[in-house]
Amino acid sequence: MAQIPEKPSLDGLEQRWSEIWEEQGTYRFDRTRTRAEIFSIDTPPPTVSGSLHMGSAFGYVQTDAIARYQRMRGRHVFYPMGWDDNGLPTERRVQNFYGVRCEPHLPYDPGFVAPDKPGKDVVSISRPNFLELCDRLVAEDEAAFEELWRRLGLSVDWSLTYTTIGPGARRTSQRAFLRNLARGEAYQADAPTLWDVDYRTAVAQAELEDREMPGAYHALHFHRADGSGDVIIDTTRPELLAACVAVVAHPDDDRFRPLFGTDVVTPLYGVRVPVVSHHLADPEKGTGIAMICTFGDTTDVVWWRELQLPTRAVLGIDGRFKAEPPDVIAGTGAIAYADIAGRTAKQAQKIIVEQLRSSGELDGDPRPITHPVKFYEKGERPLEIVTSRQWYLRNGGRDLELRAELLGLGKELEWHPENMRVRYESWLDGLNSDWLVSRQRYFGVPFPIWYRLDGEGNARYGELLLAADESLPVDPSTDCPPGFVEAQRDMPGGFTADPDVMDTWATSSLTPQIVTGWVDDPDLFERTFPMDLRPQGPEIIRTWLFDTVVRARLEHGALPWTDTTINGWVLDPDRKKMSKSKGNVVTPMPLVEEYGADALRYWACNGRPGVDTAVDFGIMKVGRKLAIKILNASKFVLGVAGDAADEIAAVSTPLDRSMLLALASLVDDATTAFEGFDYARCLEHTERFFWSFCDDYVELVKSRAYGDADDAVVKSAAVTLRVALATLLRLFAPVLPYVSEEVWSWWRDGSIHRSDWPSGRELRIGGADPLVYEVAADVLGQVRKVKSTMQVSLAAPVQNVCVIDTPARLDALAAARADVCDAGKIAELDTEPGSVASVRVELAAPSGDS
RNA sequence: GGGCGUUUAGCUCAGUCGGUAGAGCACCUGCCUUACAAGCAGGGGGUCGGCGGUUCGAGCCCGCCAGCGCCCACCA
Repeated sequence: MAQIPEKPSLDGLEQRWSEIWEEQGTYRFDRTRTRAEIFSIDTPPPTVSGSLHMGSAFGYVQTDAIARYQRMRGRHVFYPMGWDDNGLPTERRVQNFYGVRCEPHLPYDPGFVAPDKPGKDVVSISRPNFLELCDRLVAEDEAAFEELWRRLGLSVDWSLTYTTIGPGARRTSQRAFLRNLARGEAYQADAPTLWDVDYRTAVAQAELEDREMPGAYHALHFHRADGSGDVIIDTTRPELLAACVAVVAHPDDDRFRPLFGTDVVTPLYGVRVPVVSHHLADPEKGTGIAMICTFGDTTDVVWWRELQLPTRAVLGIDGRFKAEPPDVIAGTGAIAYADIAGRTAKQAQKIIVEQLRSSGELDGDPRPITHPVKFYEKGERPLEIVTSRQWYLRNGGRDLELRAELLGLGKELEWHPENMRVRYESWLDGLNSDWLVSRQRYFGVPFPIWYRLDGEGNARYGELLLAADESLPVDPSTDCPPGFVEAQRDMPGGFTADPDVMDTWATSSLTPQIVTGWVDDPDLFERTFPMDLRPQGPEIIRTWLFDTVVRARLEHGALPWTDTTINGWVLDPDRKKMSKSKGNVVTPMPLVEEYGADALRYWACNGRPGVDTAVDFGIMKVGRKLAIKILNASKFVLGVAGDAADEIAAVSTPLDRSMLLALASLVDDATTAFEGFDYARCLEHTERFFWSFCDDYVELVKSRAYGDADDAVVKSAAVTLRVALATLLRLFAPVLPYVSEEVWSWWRDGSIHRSDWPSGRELRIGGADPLVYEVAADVLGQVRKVKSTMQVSLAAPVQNVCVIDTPARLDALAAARADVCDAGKIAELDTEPGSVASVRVELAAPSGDS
């Protein structure tokens, strides 16, 4: 047994216990266990290139409390930690941190030294050099995250870390992709895709967000081909006029019905385009007739596809107008187009408006409006739609049968809180395309694919050259396809690498397979998959959660886990959403320094499951006070209760038994709460009980406990105090791992975090009466109230107390009579049966001297 | 436009069978009491967002409305 400190303190606990936990492998996973004995958690790999913020601490602490509970319940917790370093956020961070840009055509420079800080000019570097910088920076970021996680006491097995760009993740991603391809679940298509003109990459539906943007309706004069007049068409994007391939109205719209099947002529360019009908055309919008461009928005794509219209693309992948207009534009039209060639959409719009004004084909002035515009969630300019060759993965976006199955899996999954399921369902409901998984970026998992080149050096996209399974992971830009040699790269008759990398979610959606060893550890896989729990944030249900279900359905035909907990969002102290641009981001480490890890955890676990929670220093302060109280109360209990053995049979007095009965109810309630992943309820109820335990029970038995240890009633108090302390500490342990471990170490061997979760049954002793503790505490409270009102010390003696109450309560009081009198310094205690409960307190006369 | 959630004390929030409104913080008044003054005891403070309904009885169940937050959506 360790020494109980004279003056217990929280200082240094975190340092000391993290080291001991690490040394002793307290949270080490035992992989010899069977699936039924294991609780496996698919922890979110945090985006390491982002800053550490309170959100990074909030959800992870809640999950850790659940992990700790499961561990104490006897489950062998499989709790790995990953780092999401793959993808655009890292690329951006590297670009900004070093002031570099990746230029894939440049050769590798082995002597390249990265600048310490960005120079005046952006330095262009090769893809391999760029990737080296990515690797270097994420290593630093990962170290910072690990430090915070360890400090916060996350009970992960640090020997089981992974990164989403690491070899295991690359191998898993590539293998899964090749298997998707073999089963026809992955395919490539040359089709219009949403495109970010700054990052020059395709983006998926899941990465879109609408932003309310100013715009304007421009009323354009289209001319009837038969010369019978003009048709006015409203558009917010007049600059795309050159890409117009038709105009469209609703089939039932009588205003335009006569025009269907005829042609109109576009302003400025004089191009004849047909008037077509489609049910998506909204008679209420604009003038009721719209121009269809390839492509102004996603509705254009639908019209283009369903009405089989020609393609007249005008925007390049850089978001600028192409040098040459579509073929149908010639003569004066081509001259007009020359003014916008090479311009951005914004610049071109101004020019077009001037041109339309001069030609008299603009009806009135543009009318400003605000309207939702699609953006890449990390992007700065509106998305354009560009036709390009991309890889897709089937996700139910265009396959009703698969969609129904995914819906079924969503219903099968246990959601906590339950109502989060609707987000999954409404996302699935709104899916309108398969998952675009290729990105024209660099720091990601490459597709393990090459293409045959024909005699003229053109890629034959139908002739895929696939990497062999055992060769994974491969980088097709440096590795050769089976049967080829490097000299044949990009040579006629040879091969060329697929240049793209996978969407970061294409890797993240495989975290269950990555951590459980699907590719190269079948033994581990069998013991841990399907997993038990996916904890995550609400904002990535449509990406991470949904995609993971899709991949598991495609690969295993089953859910990847049985349960998911969706944590709430962290708001800043003023209850605003935290964001870097608002400058209101709070970082956790200084708060850990100030209040302690347990206090920060207390704050996080005070937030109800799934409920948005504001950063609240007051709550952290309360958590710190609680931790200190636990130290002090434990010091007292262990000091006064000596070395009493924990024989519950020695608990003999009615008050002790009554308190243990109440404690048993608490344990049952806490257990039920945790079984439902409700750490907050367990904490709240345990905390409430603990304070009353300190204020009432401890005060009631204090003087008895100081007595002769051989006396049966003294021993009863000692044993009860110890049993209750041991129970309460274990209920606190999932939330307050440091202080509970510290106190545990004063009198117990082994880690509290490896001890058994308490059971209510053991605390129920036959014949215990719940009223005894209740009435004793009530009477003591009444006595205190009088002393407080009279402004005398609580130590002041009381001459007489008369309690009037029901016979049952008076009986209960009688059973605790001695303790109540001792605690209240009461000389005489009288009782009187009565229907109206009251307590009369008569203080002893002052002794005269002070 | 559709949906989910939320609204309870000055603040942050509990309130799980429908049965006399709770906690912490803050504020006020006391108290050095042999674990803890980083403590303890006590006190004031609420038309439970609004309206209507069901019920002997509604913070809780039902309907409508409003504010706030979020999710989804093919708005030229």
